[in-house]
Amino acid sequence: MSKVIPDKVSNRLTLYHSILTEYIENDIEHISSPQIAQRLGIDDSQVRKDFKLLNNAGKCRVGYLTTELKDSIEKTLRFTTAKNAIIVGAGNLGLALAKYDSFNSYGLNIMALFDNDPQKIDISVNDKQIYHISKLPIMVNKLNAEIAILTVPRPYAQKVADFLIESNIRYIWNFTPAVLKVPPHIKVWNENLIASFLQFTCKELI
Amino acid sequence: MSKVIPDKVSNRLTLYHSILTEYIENDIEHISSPQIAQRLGIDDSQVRKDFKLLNNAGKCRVGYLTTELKDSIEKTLRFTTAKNAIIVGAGNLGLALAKYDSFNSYGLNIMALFDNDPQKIDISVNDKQIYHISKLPIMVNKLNAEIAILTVPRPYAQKVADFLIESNIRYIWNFTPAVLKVPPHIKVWNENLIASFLQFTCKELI
DNA sequence: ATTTAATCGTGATTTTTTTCTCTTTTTGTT
DNA sequence: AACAAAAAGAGAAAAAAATCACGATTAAAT
Repeated sequence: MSKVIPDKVSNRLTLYHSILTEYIENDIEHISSPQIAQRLGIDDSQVRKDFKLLNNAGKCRVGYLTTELKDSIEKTLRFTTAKNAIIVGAGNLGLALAKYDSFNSYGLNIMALFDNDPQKIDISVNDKQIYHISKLPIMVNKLNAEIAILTVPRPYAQKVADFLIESNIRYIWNFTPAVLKVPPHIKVWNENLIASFLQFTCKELI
Repeated sequence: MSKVIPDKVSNRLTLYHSILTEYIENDIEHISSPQIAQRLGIDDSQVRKDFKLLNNAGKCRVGYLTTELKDSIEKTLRFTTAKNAIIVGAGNLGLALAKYDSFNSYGLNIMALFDNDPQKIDISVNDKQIYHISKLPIMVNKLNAEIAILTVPRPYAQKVADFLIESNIRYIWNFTPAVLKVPPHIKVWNENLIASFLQFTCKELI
């Protein structure tokens, strides 16, 4: 049996995961769907439906086992599968992401950074070296990196993306505001901070 | 006539906005719904439906006026309404966000940062001062800040959030992985980088 | 002037997602 | 042992979102 997990579901799964982590830290063994639902402001049957998707059975009157559920989410979302990534653009955001160690716990290994500024080359950030962008094709292959985290200024975004695709990168996590043109076999995820911000503050009327 | 804009729509609107910016930079006066749709891999009628929501009419055989459409999106998403924000947690991410000037173009003004580390106090980052967290209630009032960008380490997240709410912050843009407990009149937006990452790389099967 | 093709606008349809409702199970209480 | 309460599970219903389909319009081509 195999099913695709919709975006909405995997988004909720990570929120459940965070709540579970908190419960486990406090040595609470069980959690119920209404508890989670109330915390997130959603319907409790929604929570149960999501857990059903994980094939994770709960117990009536008791709820779900926190540790079991957490493992289940981690397995489903592949926390344990290592995924190698590079950061392209060693500016403020790129460097901040390079220093963000929590990524490791979710299977994301940042291997190196790339930039075109000669002043930044060969510096190490959080044990990750910054290389000149021209080294990209060799290094992607050497580091076995599938994912590129794109944090260059907007005007360079498309050109760098093209170069990444040439260099055999398969996933682009796009932190630039540019909407990239890519062939169908390349997956792009737009991390649009501006969009998030506007969505959240402009829940108003037209 | 007034309508709430669904999240999905405002998310697409920002993507349209980015494409429009690119067209305008290249002095292209018109854009058609199939052009946009193809770029984003969505249906063209979807694009037209979204523009309908903006009350922005297109012209058959020609498309939409790029500048008009861009203005329309900016008006709808309130790019021009100034919104004052503070960053709480002057770590890597907090500092990177403080240095990210593009926020201004979308009406987000970052006024100051807060941290509990005495070593960081009174330093300026991108013309924004870092204050001790104890100054928060006074400064929120003084700066007329409604929005808090939360970038503290996870274990402090809930306590700081409680303090923010006491200090009359109304919106919390939560960059921590914690799922915050807040009263109903406080709006939280979880910027879950991990969730994004997992959604995008784990589009696979259970 | 007529034809052709591109595109808008929109109602209908389909698909997806969420919520509702009801039954069953289980645990604690009387 | 019977009962009450809490929660899971599952199917039905409702709501939301996306897609389809097609007529109307218009610019360019013949």
